[in-house]
Amino acid sequence: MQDDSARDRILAAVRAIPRGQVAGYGEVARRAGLPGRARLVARVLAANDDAALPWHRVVRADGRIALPPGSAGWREQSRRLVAEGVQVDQGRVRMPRAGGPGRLDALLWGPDGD
DNA sequence: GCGCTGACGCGAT
DNA sequence: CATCGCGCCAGCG
Repeated sequence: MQDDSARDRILAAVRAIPRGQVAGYGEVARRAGLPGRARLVARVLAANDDAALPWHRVVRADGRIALPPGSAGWREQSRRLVAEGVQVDQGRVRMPRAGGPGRLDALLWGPDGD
């Protein structure tokens, strides 16, 4: 039951990320109704073939790109994020808001007030 | 059926 | 702030 359904929910959660914003794997999983399945999200993104899927908006909880630094996917993701206006430095996304104290539940950042 | 690996997360050092 | 280690889930040899 959590085969195609879960995958579809994850994809939907990823597509729900507004342009210019990024979300963590764990956050996406939680939004998909699959708390703790962050790795499943990664697996789904790795297997997804939808070019329209904004997979590049999904990063690690610390704001770092999950893909191996230097790899094609890594460069592609960072390039896409920058193209959308997201500040990326050395493969890590700048956190303009969630950097504050006790703001770990957000895990959703944006270039402006969202 | 077992153990390793990985596009993860979080607390501890 | 950078690393390390442990826990969790799913795919593969």
